[in-house]
Amino acid sequence: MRAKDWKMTIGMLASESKTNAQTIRYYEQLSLMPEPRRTDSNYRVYDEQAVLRLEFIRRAKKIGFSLKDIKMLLDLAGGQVQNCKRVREFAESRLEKVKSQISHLVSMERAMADLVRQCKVSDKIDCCAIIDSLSEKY
Amino acid sequence: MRAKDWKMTIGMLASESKTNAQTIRYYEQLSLMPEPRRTDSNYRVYDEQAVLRLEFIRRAKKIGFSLKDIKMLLDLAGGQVQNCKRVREFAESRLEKVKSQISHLVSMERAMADLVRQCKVSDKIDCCAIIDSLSEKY
DNA sequence: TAACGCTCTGTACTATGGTACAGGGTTCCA
DNA sequence: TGGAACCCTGTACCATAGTACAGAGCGTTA
Repeated sequence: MRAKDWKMTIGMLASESKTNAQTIRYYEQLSLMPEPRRTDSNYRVYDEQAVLRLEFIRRAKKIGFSLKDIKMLLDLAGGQVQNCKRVREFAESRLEKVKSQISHLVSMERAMADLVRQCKVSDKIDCCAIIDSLSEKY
Repeated sequence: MRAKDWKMTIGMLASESKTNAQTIRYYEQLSLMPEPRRTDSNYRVYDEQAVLRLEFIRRAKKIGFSLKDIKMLLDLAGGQVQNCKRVREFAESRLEKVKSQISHLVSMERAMADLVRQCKVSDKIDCCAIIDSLSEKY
């Protein structure tokens, strides 16, 4: 597998990195992946760096960064000086965003759980506490 | 305001319910709102029921139901017999979905917080613990 | 040399919840 | 009667993260 590291077509990179070839082209379009060299016949040519880059993307995605976030991180990482402070501030701001998403979902969870609880208390047959509750003015 | 309940144009309904007129047409397209009567000149005509329906939708949306969910609820609510059991089961399944979204976000939160913490521990100037961490194989 | 599989570009499509705009018709008020 | 303000339909657009497909060219192998 790793024997052909020097030259890889997009299909080889795809199977190497377990990423769809279409997706790799899509990442290139978003400037997440750099524009690769081309053969005379215009085929993309990749090396080991491309695999590492895709692994970076995969890990960052798993942690919850958006593709736009990841582009930002890669740009910060690729600069002359790795500006640690800015990377950290950026990560902190994303962390805040995730936290606020959680608290929003938690309040939705409570409201839904209330609804279901009401329904269990008044276990009517021909009229529904959930529907009633959503129909009421408050 | 409430004097003109009998006949409302879409614009009146929009201001009455604080919903964009375009959005009301969009809801009609999704069958969230029933097709209203029309004037001779093809204008939509609404009554008080439409306001109540939009309020139902607004409340359900706030609680975290998707438009598709809300259509389901309205269909269940509008049936001959209000099938309380099915409504409750449906609400319970949505609740489970919200809970799993929360746990997913919480694990992302942890991973991000770890990243930020690492960065604070090793407060290097010329290389970044976050970038390193995302670049590492694990 | 022919067939098969890979690659290229560009475009359209998926879901979600709308918003915006074009190009027409209608209603109201002075 | 004229213009402003409203309404109609249909279409395109926003973000997100891709996937799918058409129609072409390229590369390998029998």
